[in-house]
Amino acid sequence: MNVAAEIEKLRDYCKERSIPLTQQRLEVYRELVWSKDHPSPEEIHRYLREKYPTISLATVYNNLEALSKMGFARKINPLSDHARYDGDTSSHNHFICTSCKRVCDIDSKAIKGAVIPIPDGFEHEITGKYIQYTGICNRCKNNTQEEN
Amino acid sequence: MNVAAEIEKLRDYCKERSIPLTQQRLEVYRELVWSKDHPSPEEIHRYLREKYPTISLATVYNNLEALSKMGFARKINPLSDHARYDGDTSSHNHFICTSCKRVCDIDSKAIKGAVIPIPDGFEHEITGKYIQYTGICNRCKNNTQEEN
DNA sequence: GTGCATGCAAACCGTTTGCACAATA
DNA sequence: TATTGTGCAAACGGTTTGCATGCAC
Repeated sequence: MNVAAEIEKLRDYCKERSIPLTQQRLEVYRELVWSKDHPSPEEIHRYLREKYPTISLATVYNNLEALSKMGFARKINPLSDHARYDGDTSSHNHFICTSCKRVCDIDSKAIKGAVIPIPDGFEHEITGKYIQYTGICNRCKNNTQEEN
Repeated sequence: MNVAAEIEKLRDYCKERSIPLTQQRLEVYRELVWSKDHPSPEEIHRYLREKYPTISLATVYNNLEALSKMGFARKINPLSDHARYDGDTSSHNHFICTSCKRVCDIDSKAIKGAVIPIPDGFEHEITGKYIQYTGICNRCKNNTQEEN
């Protein structure tokens, strides 16, 4: 990804909507785009501290959240707050509600002709694979509608 | 899943290998198989406390880890310890090393003909989907071999 | 009896919160 | 100037650890 171009997109996005764009938010985004290794908030904070010694960890968290809401970042692991276990070790896929973190099994039979391919010539040893679906479950959707 | 049958499998597995099978481990497993909603360690602990008031949360953690190693449980979210963000919001898949938690992008082009299907008549609204591969990265594999 | 599991409590560490101050449009 | 973001520090909560005791083989 072209870092400068991505940053311009963010600038334009904020300008169009009159959303304030602070130096810190910009730098969090720059670090996120530049580093291709899917960093954690703490890692981003550690890197940024070298250039901006006063930047706060809370600011990094805030901005990652804000960037995600604007569609400029994505949280890879919606279930990052709790470990979750499954007693069914057979192959099946999961749906995760990004609001309440509910996990539902998706029976493979419901996915017509789903054959998950293994990437060609991938450098690391793959031992597991599954499709992770995310979205909003019915309960959360109804609750949101009631609020509005 | 047939709870009783699964428990017998665990019993047999331990007996064959002369692995002690404690009451607590059995109950953790029973709870895990019985509850189909992918519980967190805390939830399992909360349920078990009703029947076994002295059971410790640490024991639940230990046993979930032990059951996973024996292949009787699976941790759904290998990245449960840290949040992880991606600056690339375009559609692409991930490989996660279960040892060092490293995340690598997998270019969709490397996955021949990968079309991720949407399940038929699924009850919740799906907004995202991707394939999550797990395994051991080269670095971790080499380290493990050196240890042996 | 031996070795591993358990229970308890404290420590650990990633994340969130509250509030006074600063920066942005 | 009005509004939103920032930095700091304390609180929070899930997870891990250390150690004496207990249990399964």
